[in-house]
Amino acid sequence: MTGMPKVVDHDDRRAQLVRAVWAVIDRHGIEGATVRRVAERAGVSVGGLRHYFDSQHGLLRFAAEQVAVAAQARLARDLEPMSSGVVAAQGLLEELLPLDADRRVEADVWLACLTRFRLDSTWDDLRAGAWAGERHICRTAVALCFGVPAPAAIGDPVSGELEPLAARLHVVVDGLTLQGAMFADAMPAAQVRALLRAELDQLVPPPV
Amino acid sequence: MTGMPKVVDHDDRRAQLVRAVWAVIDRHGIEGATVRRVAERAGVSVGGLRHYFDSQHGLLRFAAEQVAVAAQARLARDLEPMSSGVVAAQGLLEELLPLDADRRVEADVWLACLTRFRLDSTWDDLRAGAWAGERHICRTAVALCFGVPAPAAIGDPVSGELEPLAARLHVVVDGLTLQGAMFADAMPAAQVRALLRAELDQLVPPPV
DNA sequence: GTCATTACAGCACAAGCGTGCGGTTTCCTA
DNA sequence: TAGGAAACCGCACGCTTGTGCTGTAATGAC
Repeated sequence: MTGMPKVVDHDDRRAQLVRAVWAVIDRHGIEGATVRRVAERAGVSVGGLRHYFDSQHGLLRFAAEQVAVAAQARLARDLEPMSSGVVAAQGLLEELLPLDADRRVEADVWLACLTRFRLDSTWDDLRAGAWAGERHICRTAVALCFGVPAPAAIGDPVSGELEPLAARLHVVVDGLTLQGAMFADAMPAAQVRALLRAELDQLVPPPV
Repeated sequence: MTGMPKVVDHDDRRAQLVRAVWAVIDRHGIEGATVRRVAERAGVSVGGLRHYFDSQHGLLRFAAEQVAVAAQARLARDLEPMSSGVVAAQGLLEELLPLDADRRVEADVWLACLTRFRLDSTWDDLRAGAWAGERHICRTAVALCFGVPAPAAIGDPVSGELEPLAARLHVVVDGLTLQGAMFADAMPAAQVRALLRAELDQLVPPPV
């Protein structure tokens, strides 16, 4: 092998630069996420930024993908204890909701990219994948509530009559995301949590 | 009174130009809604457009406001027959959802403006007004379902224990709007309608 | 030490943007 | 029929944008 310069991991650096993208979108919106501003926020030059992302489109694309990666990492951590019940389902779904600063930024970035690249067909796979992944989480949450086995892979439905409940929960989660992100004054984190809890409580069969 | 030229109603012309804004946002997104493109779509010059809107910001602002105006016009028309029940509530709420081409454009424009001007404090009143108006519609829908008197003014809660149902319905409506607008493939109009209907059916007390 | 290779800097360029502004057409009033 | 205001045009300006490109510093292999 030939000579290798600078001891910098390429992927780590990209992930680090994406944090700058998130910060800029959080403060200046997606239309303010220019290559210059991102480079300035990251402490590098535009040329330095371009060394890791050959286009602004690729930069924003990767920034959006990393939102999904971050959420999946949290979800996997939550799923590890293998607990069940409404509380476990609530904990799972809360990872997707803008309940603290970090998750609010992620929701803002995701919603911004979703609207900005709404007509871009090169985002179709990411859009579809995110939707399917979110649906999978909702199915898993419903399964946790009812104590039935969770779906094995993304795309698999939950057992029997529980599938409509997952679809409905999916709508509620998206509604809470939108309202929590866009109308934080009228819909603070505590109320988002309360509404999700009410939804899950209503899901399980009444104790008669 | 002095001389008056051209027989053109100022407000009508503004509303007409806003249609061009909607069409451009529908086809090119909010970042593609440049004054030049809107002017071209409307068949006027940039100077002619600027005669009615002295800034792009004011143009987009008015375009967003007209979305609310259009929705309110439809809602007032639906509310006139003074019917009640789940079907009436469904008809009311469907006016807010992207179920056909017109309403889909309105939802896209609204969501685009919502994310674009998320950090713009001059949009606070419009944001808050739209949220309160939507909540009012949800309260009215709940009142229709239960046969109780609808709230008189925006901001008034519905009677007694029905208020949480309105908040929950509001979340569902926003979730359906987001999914219907952004994930039209996975969430076609028929399914949006079905999910709304299921939500309203579950709202009313079970017939034992 | 030498050198290939990578990391990064920063200028240059064309394109597109919002907007200011002076000119032209049009039509009602007096 | 003259006058004047409104409707509309379109050029020009300054600015920002994404991106191509060349130059420079740094590092590890040989």
